[in-house]
Formats: sequence, structure tokens, C-alpha cells
Amino acid sequence: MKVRIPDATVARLPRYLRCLTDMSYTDGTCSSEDLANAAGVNSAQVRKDLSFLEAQGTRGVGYDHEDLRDQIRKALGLTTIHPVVVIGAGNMGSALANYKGFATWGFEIVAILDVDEKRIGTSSDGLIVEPLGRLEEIVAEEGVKIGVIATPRSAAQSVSDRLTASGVKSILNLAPTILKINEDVSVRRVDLSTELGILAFHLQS
Amino acid sequence: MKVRIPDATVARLPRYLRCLTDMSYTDGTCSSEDLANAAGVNSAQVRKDLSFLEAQGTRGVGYDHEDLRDQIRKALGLTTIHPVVVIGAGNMGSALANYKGFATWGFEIVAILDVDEKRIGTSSDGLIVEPLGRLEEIVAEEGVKIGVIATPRSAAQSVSDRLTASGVKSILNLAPTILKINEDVSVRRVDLSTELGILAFHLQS
DNA sequence: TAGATTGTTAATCGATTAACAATC
DNA sequence: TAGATTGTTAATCGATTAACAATC
Repeated sequence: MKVRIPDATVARLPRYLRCLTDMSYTDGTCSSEDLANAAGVNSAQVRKDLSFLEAQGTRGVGYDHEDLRDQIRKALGLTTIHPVVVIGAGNMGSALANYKGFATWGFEIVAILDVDEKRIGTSSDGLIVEPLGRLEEIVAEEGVKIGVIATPRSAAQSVSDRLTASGVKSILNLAPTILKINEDVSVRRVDLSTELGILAFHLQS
Repeated sequence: MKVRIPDATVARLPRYLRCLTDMSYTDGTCSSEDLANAAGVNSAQVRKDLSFLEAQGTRGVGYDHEDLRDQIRKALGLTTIHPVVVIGAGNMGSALANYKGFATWGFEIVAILDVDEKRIGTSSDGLIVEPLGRLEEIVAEEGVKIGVIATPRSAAQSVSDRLTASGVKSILNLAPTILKINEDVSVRRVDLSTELGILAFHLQS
């Protein structure tokens, strides 16, 4: 990459990757116009975004489909396997554990933890639900840097504290609460109420 | 509201609402500094955002906690009940159906639909899973304006087409694909691979 | 009055996009 | 060469935030 990739661009790169996959041809070229249409953004935006990558298009032709995917993966750091731990084996946690799509992005769910005795020992997609007590041990053993919080709201903060204390550097928070967390940890929050709230706003106008 | 509320502000309003709820005192006041700390944003940001609302703070004192929540709800259009239909009764759909928190935001899941015979007729939080065939009927009967797509990738586009044809104006897409959709429909997409991809990027630097 | 906090301005910063020379 | 598309510039647009007068 030439310079630091802007946040807005980083946020769009996975979308481009998704679109390139949806296009599902692995050879041939793809123009910025094609990708812009698929992703629902401006084509100048696409070219600008891709200019931060090492990907090179060919004037008059477009971008090599396969090369582009590789370069996006490389920019996002998806060239190595990332072990991920999921806390909470409820519906949300199970949805994650069962989702095959992560593998192609380089994420491997190495464990799914819960406090509920009734869930511990059950299997979710070949993964046995383990007791929450093993969190620190698993994070250390597997070198986990990414944790997903899929617990009820009440447990989220304490789980977050334990994850960061164990050395986890990135957290995906699916619990409907705002975590208090050290600045050197990246957090992404997915809150379906928030999303519905934004949709409700747009219904008005 | 004085003028059109900027997108960035709209996206933060649900977060403020969440924080105010987390604070959990229903009387008393809350300063922009308090709310900024809870939400992890700048206090000038908070004041600017709130200036688009009818909420009035009191100089030297702060904002009335209860009034602020009401005004945010009002601005987002959360003062009436919004019927919501969920398509797909897998783990993700069930997580939605089981989540009690929607009710306090004014969302009521009126139906959960699936094509899978094995799921139809089963109960998810008091809601019987109904056949996908009833989609149009239910949307019309209940006056549904918001649909949630929690199907596999392969079914998402066709479900989206049917929802919009039935008059649904807002879609929350949880399927890992980008929908082709008319511009007059608002779409929010939640893609956990995207979120993990962004986290992976931040692990690098 | 003194202390606190809002509401708003204006400066800054970052993101978007039209336009077009470069070039395949 | 003619047509197509990139890569980049520069203009514009929108978002953020420091600063401070207003005022409770």
C-alpha cells in the first residue's frame, strides 16, 4: 500500500471482496464500473479505493478479477488464518459457529464458550461448547487475537475485560451494550436494534 | 427537528439511546460530557447531534435524561409500533425472534417465515414459524414496512424482491450478499465476515 | 456571583466525485 | 488508430471538533 488506507476505504474493501465473489468468475477482468454497480458505489470511488492497494488495473481493460481479490485479501490481512473465539452459545453464537463462509475469509473459530451447563458439551458444527472458565487458557494456547461476544448484555463487559486481559486485540461485540474498553483494542459493534432504528428513521421521510 | 438530520447523526442516535438506557436512571440530568464518555464520542459531537433534536438542554445543568430519550425516540420515529417480518428461521432468525429488546424500541416481530418443512409449525419465542408462501399475505395484513432477511445467501435476492413488491420499504439484510434493490427502499446490511475483515485489518497496524 | 454546561461558530479534517490526461 | 478504462487531480461536500459567548 502506498499510504495508510483510509477508514472509509477499509470498510468498503470487504464489500468489494463479497461482490467479486458473487460475480463468481475466477478469470477475466472486471472494470471499476462493473464493481461499482455490484457494490452500489461510485466508480471513481472504486478506483480511488483500489489505488491504495497494490492491485494494478490495465487502462482500457480493467482489473484482473483474481488478482484484485488477492490484493484486497492481502490489504485486509486475510492471507493468514485468524483463530477466533466465540463467547456465548445461544442462537447468535451458534449462527456464527455454523456459518461456513468465515473459512474462505481466513477465520477459524477455534472454540465456542458458554457458562450454561446445559449448553456445555453440546456440539455446534463439530465444535464442542466449552466452559467459559477455559477462556484464558484457549486464548493463550491458540494465539487468539479476535474474540466475538455473543452473550447476553449482562455478561458482555466482564467477558470483554477477560478477553482483553488475555491479549485479545480485536472484539466483535454482538451484545446490545457499549463496552468500556482500552483504546488499543479495536471494537466493532453489531446491534440489530440500532440497525432497525436507522431503518425506522428512513421510513419517515 | 430544525433541519434535515445528517446521516452520521442518525447513525449515532440509537447509540445514545442505548447509552441512556445503560445509565438506567430515569430521572435527573445527563451532561453532554457524560453521554460522550458512555458513547465513546466527542462531547461537542454529542451537543451538535442533539441540536438537531427538539431536546433542549439547560446551560450549566445538562439534558433531562427522560426527555432526551423521548426526543431521540421521536426523531427516529420510534413512537409508534413497527411491525417487522423475519424471513428465515435458522439460528440468526431465531436469535432475532428471541431477542426481547426490540419491544422497548417499538419493533414487533409479527411473523417468522421459512421454506423448510421441518421448521414450519415450530415455535420460536411464542411465534409459530410460518411457510414462506404467506409472505405477501402477512405483509399486507399487518401493514409491514420493515423486513429482515435471515436466509442463506442463495435465497436472499428473491426474498428481497418479494418483500419490496409487497410494499416493504426498509430491509435489514443479514445474508452475506449485496442485494440489487430499488433506490426507494432503504437497506441496511449486517455482514459478520465484513466486520471480522475490518478487525483483521486493524490487527496489522 | 461563581461554577458549570449548553448551543453555535468557524476552522479543520476527511470523504466523495466529476473530469480528464494517460495509456492499454 | 479508435474505443475503453485506469489513475489522479482538484473541486466539492459533509463530518468533526476546539473554542467560547450565552446563560442557567
